[in-house]
Amino acid sequence: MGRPSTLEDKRREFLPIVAGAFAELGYRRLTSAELAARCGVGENVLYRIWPDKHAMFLAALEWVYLASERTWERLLAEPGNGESAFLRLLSHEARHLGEYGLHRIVFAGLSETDDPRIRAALQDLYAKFHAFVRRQLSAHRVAGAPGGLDAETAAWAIIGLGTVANVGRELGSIGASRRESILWDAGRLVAEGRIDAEADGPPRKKRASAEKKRRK
Amino acid sequence: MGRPSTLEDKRREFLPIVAGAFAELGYRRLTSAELAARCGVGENVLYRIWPDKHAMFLAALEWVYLASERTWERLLAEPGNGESAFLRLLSHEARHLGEYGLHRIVFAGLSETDDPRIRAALQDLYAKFHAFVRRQLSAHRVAGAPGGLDAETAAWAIIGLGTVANVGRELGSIGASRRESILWDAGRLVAEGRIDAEADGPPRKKRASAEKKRRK
DNA sequence: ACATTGTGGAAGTGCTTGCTTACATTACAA
DNA sequence: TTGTAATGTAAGCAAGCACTTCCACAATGT
Repeated sequence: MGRPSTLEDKRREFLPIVAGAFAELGYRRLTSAELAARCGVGENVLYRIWPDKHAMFLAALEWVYLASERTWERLLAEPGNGESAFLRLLSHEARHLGEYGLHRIVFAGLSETDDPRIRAALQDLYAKFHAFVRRQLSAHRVAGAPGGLDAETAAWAIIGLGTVANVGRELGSIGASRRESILWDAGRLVAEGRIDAEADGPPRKKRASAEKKRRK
Repeated sequence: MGRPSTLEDKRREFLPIVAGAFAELGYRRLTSAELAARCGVGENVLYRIWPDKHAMFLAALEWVYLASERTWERLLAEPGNGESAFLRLLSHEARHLGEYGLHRIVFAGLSETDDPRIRAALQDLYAKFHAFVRRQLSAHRVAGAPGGLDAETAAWAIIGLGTVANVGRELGSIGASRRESILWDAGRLVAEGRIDAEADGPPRKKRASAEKKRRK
């Protein structure tokens, strides 16, 4: 009886928009009016889907992490022509950094760490992120790579490298080639525990013509 | 003629309070009323010193960086018993991380990057921070250390290590010993380009009793 | 004394913002 | 058709905010 609810459809439809908006503006600066406008509906519609703004942010946080992870998983599933999955991931991130705005949302959240829900969500996100990196790192090492640092530490260190690279890009303080060096050179060093003199750059895709990527 | 102004004195008196408040609450959550209360004056007094809230934040940003730098300079001036200044700095940071809330203010600022003044201030801050680390790193290397990564990259990488360590501490996701490992083990690896098997921890001050530090 | 200039407290102002309400409309089941 | 429940629009509300104004008072120079 009555009209069937479409809220679940809308939630799925709006999530990427919501996540993008939070990533772009941060928590405080994104108003519910602006968010509703971006979704093309009235504010009350959003409030029918989520109880309050915090919930919208949490949903965005979760979504953006899952989106990133999905990208990585897809990347790892690709046929790795000789290279370890870990190195492929590293070289990918060295070039396409933070496509989904993960770090931006995280930074926004870090200014709201007094809210226990947001705090818990961030802890969870970092735990999953760290576990993911660590898992890839271990697999990489088992596959024959040396490995100097203890894996737990190395995984955190690699997350740190990604973070500076993102901040540096955001501020325009670190150029593309430098970012690549930070992720690839320092990343391999941290992962493998030594400098590999022979290879001096992340392996490019076949044709170097794929340079012009979408940069919004 | 008239009463002599004490605004400059007040500015100096309030700066640490202002910086601490921004570090604790972030930009948006710190209201002018709260800030005035912490300084023990009315809001209008603050607005006589700085034209608006942005200016207060910028002043805090600058102050907190200078305070950090002063600490480091003092540390470097200490008699280095054999150890390079760089390693002393690293081991110090491995234990007393972000005492002045530098990273917290930076994160708060990163959510306001649309404001050109704040953006410029952050760029400047990072540039100075990076230059400082790089300078210490170069001095360390000249002093006989090997050095694998190019210094520019290594300096950014070290800043990245400090950043994760701070975030991890903030969220309670990374314990003290792990943070130490991230800064000291990974830090040395990045700085020197190889694992040093013999030393497996930052040199402690004489007595290990100095463990119980103020943790607010 | 007196004019002048700075000081601190409290109340006020206009705007923004998260969130709600009211309502006319639409899509379904019976 | 008819009853029911979900929908989109627009307006509204109370709280919070950055920032200002007002004013009695306290230091100074002459």
